[in-house]
Parts: sequence; C-alpha cells; structure tokens
Amino acid sequence: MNTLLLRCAVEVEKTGSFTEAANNLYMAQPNLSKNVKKLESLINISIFERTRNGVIATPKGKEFLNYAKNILNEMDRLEEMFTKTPSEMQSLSLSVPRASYISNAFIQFVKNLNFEKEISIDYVETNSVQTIKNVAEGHFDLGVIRFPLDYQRHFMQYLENKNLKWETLLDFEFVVVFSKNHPLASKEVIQISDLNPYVEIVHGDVSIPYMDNHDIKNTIKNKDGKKIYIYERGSQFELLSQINESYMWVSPIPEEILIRHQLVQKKCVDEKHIYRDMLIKRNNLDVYKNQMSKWFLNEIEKSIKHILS
DNA sequence: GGCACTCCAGGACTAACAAC
DNA sequence: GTTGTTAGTCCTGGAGTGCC
Repeated sequence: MNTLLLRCAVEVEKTGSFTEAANNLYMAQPNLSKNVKKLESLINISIFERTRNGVIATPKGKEFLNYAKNILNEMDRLEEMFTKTPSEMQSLSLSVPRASYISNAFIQFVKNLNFEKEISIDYVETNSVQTIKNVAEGHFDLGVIRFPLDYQRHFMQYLENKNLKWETLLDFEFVVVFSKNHPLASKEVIQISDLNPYVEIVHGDVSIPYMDNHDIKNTIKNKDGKKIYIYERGSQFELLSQINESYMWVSPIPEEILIRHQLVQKKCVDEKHIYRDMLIKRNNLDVYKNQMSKWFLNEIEKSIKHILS
C-alpha cells in the first residue's frame, strides 16, 4: 500500500466517478481503476460499489476512506512543515474602515511579520459598501465594515446577496474627538448642541446599501452645520490637531494616538446611536486556515480590548 | 427494440528503473 | 545487457441509461 493508492481512492470518493477522478489526478481512467482494484485486493474489502451512474463508497469503504483521508492530511502537513522555503510569501489583503484601533492592530501585525521572507500586504481604508464589493469580488481576503445598527437590515441583506459570511467585532457609541486646545476640551460634559459653533470633519464617502447619497446625508446629525469632507485619515488628524475649532465623530481611539496628535476624545451625553464593526469574508474562504489572517484578527482583538479597557 | 452515450474494467503494450 | 517490476497508455468490451 502506498499514498498514491490512497489518493486515488479518496479522489474517487470525492468525485463519485473514476473518469473525473482520473482527470483530476492527471492519469488515465484504466490506471486509476487498476490502482483502486489493487488497493481493494490489498485490504480485502470493496471500497466502492460500482453503478452505472458512477460509484459510491460502501460502509466499510467509508470507514477505510476516513482513515485514508487522515493519513493523507498528516502527510500533507508533514510535507508542508519541511518543504516551506524561507522565501515563502506572506500575503494578506484587507479592506477596512478608517478606524484607529484597526490601523493600530495592523501596525502591530506588520511588526510581527518575518522581514526575511517575501511580503505582499494590501491595506485599504474605504467605506463599507466598497469593502463588501472588494471582498465579494475576491480582490481582498478580509474586510471590516462599519454601520449604524439602525441600518443593520440593509447591510445583512446586502451581505447575504453577496454570499458573504460575517461576525461582529465591536459595538460602540461614537465619541467626539478634538484638539486638546479646543474650547470644549476642558468641559466635563459634552452635548451635541455644544458642537454647533464648530467645524465638523466628516469622511466624505459614507455609503449605505440601497440608499443614495441624498438619503444618507439626511441621516447625518447636525446636517446644517459647518463641514469639511475628507477622504483619507492622515488629513483628519492633522486638521483636528491644527484647527482648534474642528471636531470629528469617531470610534474610540487608542490612548497613544490621542497623545501623539495632542487630541482628546469625549463621550457626548445625548449621542445614543450604536455602531457596529463587523468582519466579513467570502463563504468559500476559510480564513482561519490562513495563519496571516489569524495573526491579524488576534491583533484586532487585542486592540479592541485595549480601547475598551 | 434499436441506437447512442457513458462509465468501469481488462488485455496488450511501452517506458523507466533497479538488481544482477 | 538482461531480466523483473512498476506504472502508465491505448484499445476494446460489457453493461446500464435515456431517447426515439
């Protein structure tokens, strides 16, 4: 008995056809047929019941094939462990919202990479609808989307239509962030009306499934106020730290970033909307098999614990 | 019933390789 | 170089299914 015979039998069970299994294994059908027969004579059982519409495994055959699959998996793991070369590519692509705790996790993730090996990482910050598109179309491995819980139904329907899986990362209330020199910086209790005299910095490409831009802008609080729309996160911190009259609604920011940019964040007593950050992935992609994904998600978890502590 | 199609299996043959 | 073994292909046959 050898692993080739086992692979033949396992492939036949997988496809339910000698012909298809032979194609998949790049061998002629008669040879595959002989290999399976040889295996059956070696173990003295019939692994398959041959029918006109293909083959099905017998009860004994199923039992045998389960052992065979375990052996082949172990063989593959063994081979993988000892044939990986130092040049093996570390690759991951992420499409995420503009969130400091996520970028912090990303930095920690990158710090842990092996710089001796090849690296190919894509990290894009964009809106939730674009992230869903990026992941659904296979351009990115993982995505994180953000939406107000009021719009959960829209997003769930959209994710289902795109055949994506999801899991919740974090529910939170937006906090308001501004310069430590902002007139409100010393105020203990902030109300939404306190912000009216000041300039709000807003991400300009907010998007909600099944809603057009006009509808979305109508949902934004303080819609008649003073606004600066930005499309990348670097400018946001520069504006907030340099323009003392500016403020922004954000997810909770890690303390070290606030210190670095000389910012303060405060809860607003009358802001009660809950937002949700959600991890999304394609149905056919088992990201937990991907070591890189695991590392990144581990850093996200740590980052979330950090901002909640 | 006849025919075409599909699937599996067996026989004949070939090529590569190791042992002597 | 010869022989035996192994693993592969090609050709073909048997048998079931679907269609007319």
